[in-house]
Amino acid sequence: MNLEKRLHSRGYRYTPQREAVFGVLKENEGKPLSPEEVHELACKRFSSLGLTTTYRSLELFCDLGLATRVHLHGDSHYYEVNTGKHHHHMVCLSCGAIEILEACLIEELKERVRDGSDFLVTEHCMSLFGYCPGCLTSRKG
Amino acid sequence: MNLEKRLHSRGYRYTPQREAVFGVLKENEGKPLSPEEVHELACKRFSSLGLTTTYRSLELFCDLGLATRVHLHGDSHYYEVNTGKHHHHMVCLSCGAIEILEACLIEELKERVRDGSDFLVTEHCMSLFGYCPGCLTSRKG
DNA sequence: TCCTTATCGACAATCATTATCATTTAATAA
DNA sequence: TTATTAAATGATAATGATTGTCGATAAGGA
Repeated sequence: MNLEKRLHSRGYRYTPQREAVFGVLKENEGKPLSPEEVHELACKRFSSLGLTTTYRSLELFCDLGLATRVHLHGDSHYYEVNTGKHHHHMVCLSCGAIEILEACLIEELKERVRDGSDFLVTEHCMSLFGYCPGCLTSRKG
Repeated sequence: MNLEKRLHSRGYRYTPQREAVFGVLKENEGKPLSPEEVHELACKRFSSLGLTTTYRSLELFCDLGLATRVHLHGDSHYYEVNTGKHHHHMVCLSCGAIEILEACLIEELKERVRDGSDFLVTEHCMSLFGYCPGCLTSRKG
């Protein structure tokens, strides 16, 4: 999980911009960030970082398997460092908080698909929406 | 499921534009369409239909419960007539074909969430991606 | 039929993202 | 260490989907 080696092994250059972007992802493991958010945070590590470079770095990291794209309802993309542990997300419709959901029933679903169709499933995305404990509590009060 | 009554009951007007947009959705039950696609098809029913009106009608139908928003990987929104029958989608990464997936494990997932978190799940979206039977066959040949 | 106002359509504005391109710089070889 | 070269960067323009604006139109009740 060394950025420099991972980049070089695929013929890419190791730059402070990429280091900054990747550092932000690592520091926010489990928290999906938009390119805008990543850019803002990464600028603290490399102040002249351009937004374009942020977009490009995030896509590159996904191609290298270092990050994953997270698909939520919103119109923006989200990214997360790839820990190798598959998970989904629960998004609070009230405050926007995002909780990680370790449970995944994709294998069970694949079985059902196999029974009912010849479709070959290679990827999936799933998000749950509702209300986080904090918002539920403050509603009552 | 009568558009005119449904609109009037909520204080909205029944217009040929809305009739055209809704007609397209009904005619394509089970097939998620982008606003662009809906517009193109609906223009055959009402030639001067504006794209803006198409967008507005689709959102209105969702609010009225006549249509549902479908969330796929893509950057565009998709809409489908609401038949009341909950389902998900399988999208072919090769040709873009969309198959309906009747199976849904949301109840099982909710149970697991209840065990591990106090999050209240009210909505969810899920899409599977892979290769449809047609594309799998042509790959072999 | 007439009025009121919701709705419409054309167009401008916005927002996220991508393409362009001149400049900078990482990495390699001398 | 320095020179070289192509990859990478960042400013800016372009794009594409969606939303806002506003004068014109027409649905539906009086």
